[in-house]
Amino acid sequence: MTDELKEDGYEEKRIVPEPLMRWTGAILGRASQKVRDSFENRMSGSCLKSRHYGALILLEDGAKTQIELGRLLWIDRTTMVALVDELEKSGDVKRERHPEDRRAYLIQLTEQGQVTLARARQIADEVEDEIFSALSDQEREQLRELLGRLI
Amino acid sequence: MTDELKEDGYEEKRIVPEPLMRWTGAILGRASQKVRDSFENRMSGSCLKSRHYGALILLEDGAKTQIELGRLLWIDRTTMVALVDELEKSGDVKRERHPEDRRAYLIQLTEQGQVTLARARQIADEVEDEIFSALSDQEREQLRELLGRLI
DNA sequence: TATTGTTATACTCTATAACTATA
DNA sequence: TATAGTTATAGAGTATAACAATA
Repeated sequence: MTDELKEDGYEEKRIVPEPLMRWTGAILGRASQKVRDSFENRMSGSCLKSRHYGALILLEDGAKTQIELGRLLWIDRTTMVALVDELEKSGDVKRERHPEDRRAYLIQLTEQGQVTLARARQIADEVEDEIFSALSDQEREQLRELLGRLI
Repeated sequence: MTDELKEDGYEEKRIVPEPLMRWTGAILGRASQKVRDSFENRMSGSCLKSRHYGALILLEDGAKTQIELGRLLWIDRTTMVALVDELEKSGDVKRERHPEDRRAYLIQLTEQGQVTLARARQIADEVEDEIFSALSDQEREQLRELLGRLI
């Protein structure tokens, strides 16, 4: 039940029943789930999940150790290993030794990774515009502001 | 890395780095994750996870089959089995044969389930007030309205 | 033929514990 | 002693396939 399209193509309506609408956390969770599902559905062609995409965005800012990356992505260091493995395998990222700390790696975006990121960002922007088309630009900005204060 | 409190009690700051703030889906996902974590953290005393709580809320409205319940909770029917098993084991719910469809069960809230629900709702309301204390009542209502349009 | 509930199974995501090599 | 990265492992959560009983 990960998305609206079932195997035979009929559209499964995902509603939030009225008794749950009084529970703000439930609305938030369901909106988040729907947005994430739509996003990953449309990004599936590029083999990137949202976590990979997030990592690429952060690395564009400059090379980072796995621990730093994990802290920014809310991902445990043991989980980061596989994530970086995958990005390295696809050639979007490379591990380099940290010049000042021989325990650590610096994860760097490769040239190919920059291309992947640019392409992914284009798709992601399209998807976001689609998902948030129910809101005006002003409302979307308002939503971001309100959510930002919850974190 | 499920919550802000680490084993030794120091508080892990969960921030959203600026490059990710431009990605609305990321903000939404992180807000949702934080709210869910806080909620389940505080509800852990009552042994209810958010899905159980959601089920009890829906059953207050009247008995439902597992399929109906699953459709309202966005939970697959194979996953519903264990969820109902747990609620039945704790005595909050009972399976009764559907009078008009001998394939189906009707899941009913027991008297004890009503007590559990009332107690859980009290805690949940407190938790929500705490979580959303960064927003005024009006802003919180606005957030619900905006999120509702995304679903 | 289709649907409800069920089981077995597998896959993803994530965290804990323990290790190594450094600091 | 503490930290970065790693592995093994185990626990959630969820989905697919197949089945029995019933519609």
